[in-house]
Amino acid sequence: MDGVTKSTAALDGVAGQPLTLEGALALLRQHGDRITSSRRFLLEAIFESRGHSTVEELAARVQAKAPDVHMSTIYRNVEELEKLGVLVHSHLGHGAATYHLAEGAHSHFVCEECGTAFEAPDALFAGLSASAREQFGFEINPHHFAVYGRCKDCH
Amino acid sequence: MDGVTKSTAALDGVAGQPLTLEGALALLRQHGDRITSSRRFLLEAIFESRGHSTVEELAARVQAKAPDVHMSTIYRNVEELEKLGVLVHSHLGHGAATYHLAEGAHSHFVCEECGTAFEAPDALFAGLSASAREQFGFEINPHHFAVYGRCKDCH
DNA sequence: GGCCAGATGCGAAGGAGTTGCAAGAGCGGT
DNA sequence: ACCGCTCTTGCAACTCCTTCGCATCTGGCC
Repeated sequence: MDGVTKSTAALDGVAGQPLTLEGALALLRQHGDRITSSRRFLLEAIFESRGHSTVEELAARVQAKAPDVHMSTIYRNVEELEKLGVLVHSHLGHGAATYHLAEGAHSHFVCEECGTAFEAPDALFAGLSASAREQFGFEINPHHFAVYGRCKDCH
Repeated sequence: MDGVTKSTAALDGVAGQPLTLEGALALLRQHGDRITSSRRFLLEAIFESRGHSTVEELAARVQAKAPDVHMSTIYRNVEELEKLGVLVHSHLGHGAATYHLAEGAHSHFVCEECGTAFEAPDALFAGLSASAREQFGFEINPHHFAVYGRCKDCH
């Protein structure tokens, strides 16, 4: 559906540099989207909290500065930012999705016992990735859904 | 119904041999649970439809025979059957969970574009499984959540 | 047949996310 | 500085999947 798979290319006019708040705003502008204060606050919230945040957490941060920003606005904006390639979300379990900057994308292991989530190096998925591709023509995206299991403390 | 080639006593389910409807009923009884008609119908539905079924699909089958069986009863019973080790459920995406017999447990690939889900041989996960264990003491369970990606038709 | 814990039907509640709509606000043009 | 077009927002209502509370019913042991 998107011919814009390399959507971040534009901001990398500064060539491969980490995305900044200004860069994200530029991306929005350049895409014909408007720079509203909700968007600015949302981006601030995201850049402040490098790591995973649920929509609820982001909303809390945004609302600390602009109490009237509604959840649905946050939802609509994370969606937009995801289309632009600024954010990605992943599902760590049964609860709400978590969002983080696209450039820090990574996989997760989640313990089905204690719920602890931790990052899993992409390298671990190389083998699975290769055989899925060879045997099924299936290109795995290990980031979107976490891999469940039991952590060393919950055996 | 597939050939019950082996001579099977009623309690087979206990030992991890192919589970029959009777075996499942025996398991229930033996666990102090009562054999109600909803449970019987539910088990019939599950054994009839070898494969994945959502709670809704199971409910439809059950209700074809006993219209008054309520969704909440199905939910409570799949939960019970899962505790007994008869069923497992997995999440194939954002929608409802799917249930199937525990003994046929397997992993899934789900295309994030077209939604198609297909079974993934456990062998593909051997490498990931080993390195997760070695490097993190994490024992993956690839069955519970599907692995997302793009199928060969959606590249 | 009777008793009682366990199971059921029903509706209501819950969490997460989406949507329709009218009012509000960027921003390019003048 | 001002217009106006269009994109955004706030809000409430709604969806989907699942769980709960509770009064009623019933399976299975005596």
